[in-house]
Amino acid sequence: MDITVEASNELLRKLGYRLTPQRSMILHVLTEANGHLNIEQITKRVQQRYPNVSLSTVYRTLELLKTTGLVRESHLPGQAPSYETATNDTQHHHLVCRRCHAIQHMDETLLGNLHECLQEQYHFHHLTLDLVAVGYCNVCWQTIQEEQHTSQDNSQ
Amino acid sequence: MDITVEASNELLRKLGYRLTPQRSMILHVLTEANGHLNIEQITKRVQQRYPNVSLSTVYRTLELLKTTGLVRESHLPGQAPSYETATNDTQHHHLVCRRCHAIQHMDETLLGNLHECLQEQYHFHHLTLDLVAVGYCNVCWQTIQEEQHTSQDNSQ
DNA sequence: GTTCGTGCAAATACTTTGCAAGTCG
DNA sequence: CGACTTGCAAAGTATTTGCACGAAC
Repeated sequence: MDITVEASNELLRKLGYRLTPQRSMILHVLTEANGHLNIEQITKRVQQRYPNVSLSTVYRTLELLKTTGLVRESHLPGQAPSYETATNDTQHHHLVCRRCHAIQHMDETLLGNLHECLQEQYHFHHLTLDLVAVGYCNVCWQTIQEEQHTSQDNSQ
Repeated sequence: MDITVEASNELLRKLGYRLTPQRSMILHVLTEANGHLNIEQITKRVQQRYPNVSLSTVYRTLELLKTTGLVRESHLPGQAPSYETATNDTQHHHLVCRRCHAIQHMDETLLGNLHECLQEQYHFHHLTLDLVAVGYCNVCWQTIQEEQHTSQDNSQ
């Protein structure tokens, strides 16, 4: 897995950015986590190795990594923005319950060849997709139905 | 179009929430805008009619409308979070350039029957989808290619 | 009349910035 | 060495909260 960190390091340099321990460490943490981490989590993990890496560096680095396409950012309802490496081939897309905020990953294959279609049709390059489906999970849905009945009963 | 505001008003009440002028006005503004508005824009428009509606009310109301599913929130890179009514049948999904932040709407039909698949497969109700595709637009892509050549030239 | 919602101001959280000192290439 | 990065502290934004008053049902 460190191969990808090194590849990323290379890419950073190619793009004319310097390779600093902080940047490399942040990439490492994200790669290792293999999932979404928020700013706070990233900072904590980085500081275990380099205790005085500052929050602003984490912000600045994530900004940089976002614009180079090395990391992606996602916003799930009820959650702080989170980050993961763009190369992670783990599941990215989520269903979130509007009410209890339960999160479920979704089957990537449902998207079909959307990715390729978009690249071709709109001439965008290095696309990464982020799909968030918000709705009521089954449990909350039942609860809501019941509450509605209750309030109707009360009003009669 | 006010039909939808009234329908929303009804729904709010059914769910046991009170119907206040502020809430109704915010729904009205969102319905009329027929597109994404951020908190600041919403507040300004609401205040044209009711000058002393407070920012906190706008925050609180949007929170409420989100959890009832009447409005959806989206986060585009480089933009403040924005809101629109969930019933708007306008285009929701976006391609964003990682570099210049240009935004392009995408053809909904590319998604196929994803919506239905998700509802069936995961038993979620009242789903709304929010897809963000981030990549480099053609213009920025060319620019980046050139920059890379330049830096390679320099290093030789 | 009660309960819920609002406005205001203050508190909190989040993110960005200026600048001197340090580091990468 | 020179340009780019960082850490720190401070500034700037954004969002949330407590509470007394007012409004909806």
